[in-house]
Amino acid sequence: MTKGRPRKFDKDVALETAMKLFWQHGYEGVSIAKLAEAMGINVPSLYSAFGNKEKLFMAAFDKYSLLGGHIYIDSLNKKTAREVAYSILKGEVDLVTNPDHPDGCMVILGALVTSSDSDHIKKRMDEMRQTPPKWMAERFAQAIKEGDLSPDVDPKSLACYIMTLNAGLAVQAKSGVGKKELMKVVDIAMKNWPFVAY
Amino acid sequence: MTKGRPRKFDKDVALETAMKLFWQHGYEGVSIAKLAEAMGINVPSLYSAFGNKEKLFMAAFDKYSLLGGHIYIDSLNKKTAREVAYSILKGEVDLVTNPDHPDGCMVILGALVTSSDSDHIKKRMDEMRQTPPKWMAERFAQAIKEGDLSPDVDPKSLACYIMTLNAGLAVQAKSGVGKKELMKVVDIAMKNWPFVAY
DNA sequence: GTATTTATTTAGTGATCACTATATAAATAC
DNA sequence: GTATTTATATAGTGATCACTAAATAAATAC
Repeated sequence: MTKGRPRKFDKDVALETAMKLFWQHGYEGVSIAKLAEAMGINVPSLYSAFGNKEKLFMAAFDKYSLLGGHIYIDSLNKKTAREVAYSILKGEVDLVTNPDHPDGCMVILGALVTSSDSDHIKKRMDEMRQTPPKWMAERFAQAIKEGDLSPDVDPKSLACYIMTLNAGLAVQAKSGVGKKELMKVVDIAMKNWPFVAY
Repeated sequence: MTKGRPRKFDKDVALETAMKLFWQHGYEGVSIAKLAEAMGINVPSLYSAFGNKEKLFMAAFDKYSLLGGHIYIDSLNKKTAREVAYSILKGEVDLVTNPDHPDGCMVILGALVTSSDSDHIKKRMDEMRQTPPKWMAERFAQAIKEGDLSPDVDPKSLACYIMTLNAGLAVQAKSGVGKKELMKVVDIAMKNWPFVAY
């Protein structure tokens, strides 16, 4: 064991609790006092372990990214652009309606609408959200080369379209729309995937 | 003039200011003090004129509804389901990227992610958001009867799909995505409107 | 053993939260 | 004129915000 008094709580379990609270209520919607209480620790222990609220949020964000990132890791190497799109949309529905977690998506909704005080964090999250569409655009450009996506399609715009659906699915789930209905939405989006090269 | 000292400020102009602040920062993201300052009045005058924060928000919501509702009023009587869908999506893009107002949609994002204290308002907004898809579902059911929409399509699911795109467009605009890109997203969604009865 | 290090607990900081008590100012009713 | 009514401005309420100072407890280093 290292020098000094050992920590009485499991830092990773506490972070999981914080992540879920930020996920449900957003950055500004949950206070340090409530976070500490839910984590089962005193406020100074929270600051000792995680620095401050912003750093705790970013640590929770990193933990969340492992969940959200898997959607893209699992999907981008599918054989066709169509399968990639379907896998991402289905993965998003599974994530935002999973009853083991709060509804919705922490990256999309965790700091989207904030007071001026948190403008800095909102902008950081805005930037984070730009990575998945970049990955998708690259994958769709490759699909055009490989012939399973029409060269008439702008890969960036198609990626933006999928991201727009993802964001919408997160909002709908947060509003109380269930998994069944959202899968029907995905089915409609995929019904006539209109971008195959005939 | 009515009895009593007359109000020194224009209530409707003040409400417009409040609406824009709630639009930008959400219900919990702007304080009474900041609202009053922006409205150019003292805090007790705000309470005298509007009751409390929740009532002010709902009054601002009513004002916003005139803007957001026009999208559907203007669109639902288009000739075909395809035109209805395109008009709604284009109207949403115009609204959420209009530089005269804050980005995004107040009904969708104004109280979507909140602290537990505002759960009551979140749920009221969740309910408000159910009206447009009901209108759309009725219109799409009519389109099936009229033969410009395939009877294989579930009108409710199609309406949910359009609402999901609308919500996504609001999130994207709030994230900083511009009108040009979002219109491309709408173009992709409409490119092969897949539901005509052949 | 003593010194050092780190986490704990208790109790607080000033700032801001939504909201209001009180007194005064400005209009009409008569 | 006086009485009534409503809006105003000043100043403040207790509660909560993110955050911390200070003392103590529990580990290792030697």
